[in-house]
Amino acid sequence: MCHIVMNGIIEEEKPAALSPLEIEAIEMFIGFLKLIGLPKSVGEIYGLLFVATKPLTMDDLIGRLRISLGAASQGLKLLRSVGAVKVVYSPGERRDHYVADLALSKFASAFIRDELDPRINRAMERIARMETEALLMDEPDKKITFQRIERLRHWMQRGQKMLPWILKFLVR
Amino acid sequence: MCHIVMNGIIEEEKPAALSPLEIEAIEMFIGFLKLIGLPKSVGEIYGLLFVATKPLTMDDLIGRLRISLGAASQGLKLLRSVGAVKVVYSPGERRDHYVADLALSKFASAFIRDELDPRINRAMERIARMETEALLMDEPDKKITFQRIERLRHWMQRGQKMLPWILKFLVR
DNA sequence: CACTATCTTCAATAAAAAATGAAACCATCC
DNA sequence: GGATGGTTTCATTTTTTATTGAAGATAGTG
Repeated sequence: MCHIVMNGIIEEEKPAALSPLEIEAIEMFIGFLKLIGLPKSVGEIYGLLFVATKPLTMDDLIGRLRISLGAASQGLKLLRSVGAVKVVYSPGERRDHYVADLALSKFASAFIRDELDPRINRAMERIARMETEALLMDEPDKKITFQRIERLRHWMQRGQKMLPWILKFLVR
Repeated sequence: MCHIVMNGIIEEEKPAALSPLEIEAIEMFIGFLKLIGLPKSVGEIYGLLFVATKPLTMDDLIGRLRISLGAASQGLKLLRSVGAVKVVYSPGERRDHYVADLALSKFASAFIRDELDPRINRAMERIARMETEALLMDEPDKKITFQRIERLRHWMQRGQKMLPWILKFLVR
């Protein structure tokens, strides 16, 4: 952390208030990332990094966004795990510096990989179990139920087909 | 509500416990609908209706899922608004009877219409404001910032292009 | 190696979201 | 019109989720 001398006393430098541009970016990412289940603090961090023209340290984030140490650390961890934030090496500097990876597709593909895909797989197992259960039913419900299960399976397959396509479209 | 006589006293009929098949369906829909931000109770209601071979009343849902009156009413309201649940008329019956609309695309299109689309539009406005803000900046940050804003716009446009396509794919 | 700056973790707290149920509302029947 | 069965609404409570910050771990430094 840098210092400035004032009145002969050493004080912590007050972090610059967020500019209107930064606020727009932050609000925007809070909204989009909340949509895929990410907490506000993660949106704040990514939003600020997205419009930052220089790498920022965790202290910068804590000071300017006024979030806690824990939130900053955890948010960065998540963003790194998703590939949306990178650590850049600053020679001579001890602390890590972070920059945003500008490829927003990172979020979409992480969402698909971490949330959608596993859920579809579990659903497929469920569907199999549901079918063995349905065997025990009596007509006419049995028939109706099989039709519905079949429909579920159909949707899941459609999803599985579609996801790689979406990914390809996004990443390119 | 039906009644049964027991010990000479009129009692409420105990609702049938959920079958394994019903539980699978319910858990499955809880998971998927939570993914698009819908509460558990909505997933429960839709899940049970999806595998129900007969229209169910609100009382049925309350009794079998053990949810409150309010949750049932609000959940059904939401599901109706999305087109995922229909009211069917039962002659002679006073209370409403509900069935699931089996087209799961209803959820996806509602999500796109209610969450994604408006958010993209607001983002476009933000982007415009960000650009006017960026005009005030000094080089070299100015240039970098314009590039980033341009990239944001690019992604939003890509999203706007993609959504109708996804919708078409889903609805068919 | 001892020291210090930095980062991570996690139990406790705060904030946000969902569920509850009583009261208000509505429609139908007699 | 009044009574009754059914539904919606909404203030309160409960549950879930996110944030905080101090303690612990880690790594660079002299």
